[in-house]
Amino acid sequence: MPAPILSKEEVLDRLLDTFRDRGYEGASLAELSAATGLVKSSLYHYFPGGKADMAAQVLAHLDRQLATNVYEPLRSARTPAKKLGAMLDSIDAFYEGGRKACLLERLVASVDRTRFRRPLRSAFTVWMEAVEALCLEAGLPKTVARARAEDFVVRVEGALIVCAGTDDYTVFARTIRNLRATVLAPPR
Amino acid sequence: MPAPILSKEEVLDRLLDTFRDRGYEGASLAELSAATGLVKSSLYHYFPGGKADMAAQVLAHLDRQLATNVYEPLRSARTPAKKLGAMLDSIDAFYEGGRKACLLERLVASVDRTRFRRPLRSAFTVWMEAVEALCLEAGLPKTVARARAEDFVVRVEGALIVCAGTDDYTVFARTIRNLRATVLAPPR
DNA sequence: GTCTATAATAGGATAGAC
DNA sequence: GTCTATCCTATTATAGAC
Repeated sequence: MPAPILSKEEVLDRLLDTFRDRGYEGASLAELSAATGLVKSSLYHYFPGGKADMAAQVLAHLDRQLATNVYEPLRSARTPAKKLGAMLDSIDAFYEGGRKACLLERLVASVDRTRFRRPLRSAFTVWMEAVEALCLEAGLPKTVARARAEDFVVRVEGALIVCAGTDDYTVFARTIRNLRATVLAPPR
Repeated sequence: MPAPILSKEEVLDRLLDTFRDRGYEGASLAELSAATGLVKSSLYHYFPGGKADMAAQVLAHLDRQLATNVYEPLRSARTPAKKLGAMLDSIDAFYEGGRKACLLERLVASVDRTRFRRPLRSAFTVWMEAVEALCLEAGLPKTVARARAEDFVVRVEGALIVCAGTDDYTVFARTIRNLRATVLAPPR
């Protein structure tokens, strides 16, 4: 009985990468197998529900990663401005300056999207709430904070699409720079 | 020799719908066949290159549609503000208030994206240039006009993702309303 | 230009040995 | 927990009649 080659977390990391690169329908079991170094039936050991199960667990994995690598560190940052800066740095790194796609977007676009409905909705909501909290902490009124948070996520997702569509990754950099300068600015 | 049931344009309309709904990999030949009422081999008559050929021709079809239904009418509108309003109305209608996906996004996300690289880049560029022209006509400086045009497309694409991800289509309405109010506003 | 029929293959999934 | 081998179905694609 061979010991596991990769930890479950490492497997999830590789699957996350593959789903981001290829999309849900685009990622075949053959590719997912190659990415993890696990043969198909080994994947079914970890993920009895097959590909949909993989995507669901990858989504949960991403949730945990975001909680520990993005949302948690925000607490230790001192000012709202520093927190915003930290979040934008995380985002820029995670999406590699616009070169990597968003898993949420990939699953939203999948034919099985209804299967991931709840966790997707939750992931978007958590993200927007984190930005909203930042805005509130910076003293913005509730309605402004909500609107800014929504616009924040809209712009990050949109920038990823436009980058990939135009092969121009400066779009992402400009979007991040823009957000850095405007999200916490006083309402006009 | 039966006459064509649907005109080529009608066939392209149905295929466009299917690709928007299901995505590129998600749209199977069986679905594309059902959507058009044409059996698979009839589709190959119109599109010898198979699915990739269909998507490429659908993209060209969309280009023509946008030119005649969106970009051309802009010329007849009187003021930049009216032109902006007309474009946003077209966009709102075309995406059905955020309920319908963007073909460009779907193809950008496809595994065969490199195949559609040029036309996709061109479609995004034409769109941004139209908005930029509007901004220039409204008297905005060149750099501001470019930035606003880019942000315009980023926000429309992003709003579509967030709508689908949260099942909350008010995001799209707010985004459109926001654009209506801010795109041509004087720089701060 | 549309159809029926069929091929060829890739995809997802499972059984069972070690 | 990983593997080899296999299954089944969906998918893309083609041949050829009308």
